[in-house]
Amino acid sequence: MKASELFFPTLREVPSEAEVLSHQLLLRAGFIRKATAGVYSYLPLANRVLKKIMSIVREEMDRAGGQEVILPIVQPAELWKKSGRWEVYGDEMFRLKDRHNRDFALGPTHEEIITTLVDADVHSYRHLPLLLYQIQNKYRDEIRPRFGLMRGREFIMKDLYSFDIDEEGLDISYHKMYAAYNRIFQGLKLQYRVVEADSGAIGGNESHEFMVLAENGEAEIVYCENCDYGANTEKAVCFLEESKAEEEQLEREKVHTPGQRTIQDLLDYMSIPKEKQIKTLIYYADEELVAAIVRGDRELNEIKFKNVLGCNQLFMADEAAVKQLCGAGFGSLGPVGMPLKSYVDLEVSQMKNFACGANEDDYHFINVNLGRDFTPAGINDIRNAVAGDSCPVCSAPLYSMRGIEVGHIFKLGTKYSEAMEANFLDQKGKERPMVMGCYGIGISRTMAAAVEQSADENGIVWPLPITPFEVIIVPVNSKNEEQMQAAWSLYEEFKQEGLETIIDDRDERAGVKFKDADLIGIPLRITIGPRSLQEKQVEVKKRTAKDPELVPLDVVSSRVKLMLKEMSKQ
RNA sequence: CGGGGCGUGGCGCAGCUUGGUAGCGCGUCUGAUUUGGGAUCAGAAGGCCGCAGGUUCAAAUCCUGUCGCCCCGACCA
Repeated sequence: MKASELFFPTLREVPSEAEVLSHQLLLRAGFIRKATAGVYSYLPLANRVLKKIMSIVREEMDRAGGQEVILPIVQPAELWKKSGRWEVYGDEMFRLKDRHNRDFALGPTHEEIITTLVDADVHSYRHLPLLLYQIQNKYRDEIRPRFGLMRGREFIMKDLYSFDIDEEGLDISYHKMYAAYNRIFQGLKLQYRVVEADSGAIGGNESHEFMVLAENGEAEIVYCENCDYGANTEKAVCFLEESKAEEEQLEREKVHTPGQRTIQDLLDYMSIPKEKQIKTLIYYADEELVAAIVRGDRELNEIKFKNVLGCNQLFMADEAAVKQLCGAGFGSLGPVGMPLKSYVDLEVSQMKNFACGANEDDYHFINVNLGRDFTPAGINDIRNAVAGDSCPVCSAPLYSMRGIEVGHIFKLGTKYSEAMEANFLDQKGKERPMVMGCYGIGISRTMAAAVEQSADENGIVWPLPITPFEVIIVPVNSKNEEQMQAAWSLYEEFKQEGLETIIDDRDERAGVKFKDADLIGIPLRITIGPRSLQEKQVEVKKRTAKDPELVPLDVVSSRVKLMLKEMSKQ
């Protein structure tokens, strides 16, 4: 490809709209342009990267027995009403009407469509298992699209759906996908971790997320270095260790704490450490007000709490309502004498002589003890895990890190097959619902994640498997015939050898070409300049290397091929 | 949805307080001189100042409304 003909509008300055590294670089290097919030055009370089990601994904999906299809983006409301998700999905679904005023949605996901499709034409155990997948745009009207491709409203996704005759079959399909996903992310040369994901909503089913490690990741994960355990922070099980030294229960006291509202205030005012405080959070669980109690320095995990309560809606109560019911505003709340059902975090059940609000403005209790001073409605794991917690598998201390969720695999069971009546006849002629799984990879997000993980101050550093081009040839002076001749003949040679090559034939100064080559992240750069050329040599430089190496003209292509081969092994 | 910020040539910004009809840097085009890490000089093109209404002799600037974009998201009890 000639750089003079390639559409890659690079920018010198960071567009003001981009805050995050991958967003900035993809814009600056001319990979993407925004159409509207969360919706992007992919320019030629991005297209090449996406195609490579897709082809790696395809290869593994096919190898695992998947068959590619293309499902409709425009989906009739009836299907969604049948599954019950027309209402449940809420504002996140793009909805539209046709000329007859019939309701449609732009597909945010494809369980309804594919289950209906399979139901219509698969009726026998003989035709199962069946693994169907597609790669295409998904539409989700996110509350807050952000970070460029990281969370878009239109994005490219690979989604595969498995249909099996029973749970054992699903296990097999699931593990095939699990293995395929590992091969994919290894093949993409990304640093990632597999973590356990929430299984609460559907109940007892397995689910894993594939997280690319990156500072700008939206999710926090905890993981164990001693064993394989890893989990999304909000999903990680908090493991309760045996309580240590028994502490004697002290007399409860009420203390005047004027103006002290926060945990930190109390610490400053009365030197009560956070580990000796609890906080009381009041929530609406559907209609009912309930209290959640966690250690002062912990975060309540709303997902866990919701699962414990088994309610549909959970949101924080407003201060006015709380004051009316409990007699005190935020900051002076506590479980002692609380007129609401209170749910205590596991960890709190081991605390002794702690401090909490007295349900009277500007008063706190100290030396409060569970059981003696109040009785909770439940004791459960309802806080977020943090680094330093014990691994629930092997008890080693957990570490934490941020990650970008690029893949998610899920055992669905019969949720959709029952709703959509996707049944089959088993060996005994009995009708049973198919057992399903779904498996997604964010293709466009993966591209952003790769940039997030692999870039320096000069620009993107593409991992070899997904680089838009492998080599860029830079003649230092495009007006110099000798250089250009050498450049063109190398270019032709590389093309013959099947190397993906850009030749920077633009009439620009060397500096501009170097800057652009670095910015767009091509792994190898060949520089053809007057000095080395005199000795029939060119410079070959890795994007990541500081200095080039000199290579004689007649062996450049073999040297380049060797270098690429070595790089692909790293 | 709530909070904050921003909309001025392709990009980054100034001007707005104190109204007088738009400016800087980069980019683009032409020519010349240059050519190893974002050249120099000379010339040029390009802007309904997001949109709509209002105030005024006069609005980028003041007022009202509206649309769009970006960031943050109870972390405190």
